[in-house]
Amino acid sequence: MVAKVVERQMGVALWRQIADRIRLAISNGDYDATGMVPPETALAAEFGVNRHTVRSALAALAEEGLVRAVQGRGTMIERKDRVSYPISRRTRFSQGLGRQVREIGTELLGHAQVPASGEIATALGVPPGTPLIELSTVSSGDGRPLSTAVSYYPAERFARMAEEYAQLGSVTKAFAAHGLDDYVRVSTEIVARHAEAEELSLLKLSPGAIVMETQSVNADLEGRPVEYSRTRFAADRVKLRIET
Amino acid sequence: MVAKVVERQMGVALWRQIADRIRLAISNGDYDATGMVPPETALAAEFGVNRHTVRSALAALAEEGLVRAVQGRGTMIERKDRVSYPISRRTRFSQGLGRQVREIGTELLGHAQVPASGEIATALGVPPGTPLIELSTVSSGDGRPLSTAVSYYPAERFARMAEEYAQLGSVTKAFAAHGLDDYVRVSTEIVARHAEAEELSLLKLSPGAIVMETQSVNADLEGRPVEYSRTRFAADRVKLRIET
DNA sequence: TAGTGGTCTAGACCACAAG
DNA sequence: TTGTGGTCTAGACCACTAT
Repeated sequence: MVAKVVERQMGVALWRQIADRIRLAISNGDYDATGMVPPETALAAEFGVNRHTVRSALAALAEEGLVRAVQGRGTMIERKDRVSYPISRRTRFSQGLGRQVREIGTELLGHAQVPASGEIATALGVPPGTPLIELSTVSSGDGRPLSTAVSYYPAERFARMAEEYAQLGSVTKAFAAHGLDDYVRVSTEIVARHAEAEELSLLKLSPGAIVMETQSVNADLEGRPVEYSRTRFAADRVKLRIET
Repeated sequence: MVAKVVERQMGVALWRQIADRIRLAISNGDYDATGMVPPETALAAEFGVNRHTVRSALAALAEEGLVRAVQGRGTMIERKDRVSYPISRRTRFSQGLGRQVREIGTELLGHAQVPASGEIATALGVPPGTPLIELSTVSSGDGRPLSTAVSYYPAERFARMAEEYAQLGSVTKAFAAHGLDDYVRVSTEIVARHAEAEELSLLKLSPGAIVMETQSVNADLEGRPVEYSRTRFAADRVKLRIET
C-alpha cells in the first residue's frame, strides 16, 4: 500500500486532513465491501498518527452524519440522501413521502391519557387540564428512521385514537374512523438543534446529530384544533418542503 | 471553595457530569460578571480532572451553542434565545422580525453578474446562461448575525439591484425601485446541517454549530420568478414559523 | 510576555459486541 | 476471548490575544 501522506506543521490540523481523506475514500466507495470504516487502530497505523487523532477525524465525520460509530462493533458508513417531506395546508405523512420510499413504517411506541398542560392547551384551544390522548410514534422509510413524534388529541372527541392508529398505521385513517374526513395544517414552527439522547436512540443517530423539530397544529374545517404535534426529523435524512 | 464532586466509575462519563455542572453554573448566572467561562486549566483544577476532560465538556457545550471558544481569548457564554422568522406567501425579511429585535442590520458583502447555472436557471424559469445579478448579504438583529444569503435576480429586469439594495437595505424596496410593488413566495425547501467554515465566520458561530438552509423562489403576481435565494439561518438564533 | 485555547502523542483501562 | 469504540490521564508544543 502507498503510504498516506499527511502534512505536519502546514497550518491544517492532522485530524482535518485525515477526515478529508476518509470522506474521500467513502465517496470513492473504497469501503463498500464492508460498509464500515476500518478500525481506529488500523487508520492510525495507515496515516502514521496516534489513535486519538484518528478519533478526532471520525468524530467530525460522525457529526456530519457521514458515519456512525457503535461501541464494540465498528464505525459504519451512513447513507446521506434526504427524502423531501412536504408541509402544506393539507399535510399528510404517508402521502407526502409518496414514491420517494418503497415502504413506510409507523410504530406506536406508547400512548396515554394526560391532562392538557398550558402550552398544549393553548395550541389546542382547550382549558388546561382537559383530557388528551397522547401518542408517541416513530416513522421510517425503507427501514431508515425518519421522524419521531409526540401528538395530542382531545380525548372526548377522539377516544379510540391509540387503538385506531395502532391498527391503521395512519393518523388520517384514525381521524376518519372517528368521523373526521378532512383537516388542515394551521401552523408550523421549525427549529433545528442537536438530538437528545432519546432521539439518538429512537432515530438511530450518532451523538452530535441534528434534528429538525416541528411544532404543528391541525384543525378541522370549522377551525377547531384536532391535533397538536411535536415531530423531530432526522436532519440527515429529511428535508422539509414548504408549499405556499 | 467547596470541592466539586464528580463521581468516577458510576456509569456517567466525567466530561458529561462536568458539562452538566457548567451548564448549570451558566444558567445560575455564576459567570455573569465576565460573560466568560473560567479557563480550561482553572476548571480542570476545580473539578480535579485533566484539562482534556474539561475540553470534552466544553466541546459539548459549544456544540449546543451555549458557549463559544476563541483561541487566545477564552470561552464566552452565548445568548440562547431565538427570534421567530415567518415564512408565508408574503415573506418579507424586515417586517417579519418586527418587534422581536430593536435594530435590523443588513450588509451587502458583494455582488456580481453571473450566468444562470442549471439548477438556478430551472428555479427562475430562464434559459441556462441568462445573466443574473448575484447578491451576497448578511443580516443581523441587534448586532447578532441571524442569516446570510446568496440571491439571484434576472439582470435584464433588475439591473440596478445591487446599488438599490446597498442604498435601501431591503430587497422589497429594491424591487419597488424597479417598478415591482408586490411579489409572493412560491416555494421553500429547508434542510438543517452543520455550518461550513465560511458560515461560521459570517454568522460568528462555533465549529459544530447548526444552520438551517432555505432555498426559496419568489415570483411576481403574474407568476414570473423574480428571485432565487439560498439563505442560511443560525439555528441557535432563529426559528422558522410556517404560515399556511 | 503571559495567558488562553488548539493539536498531537503515549499509554492505560473500561464497556460492549461478536465469535 | 478477542476486537472494537469510549474515556481519562499526563505531558508537550503551537497559535492567537491581550497587555
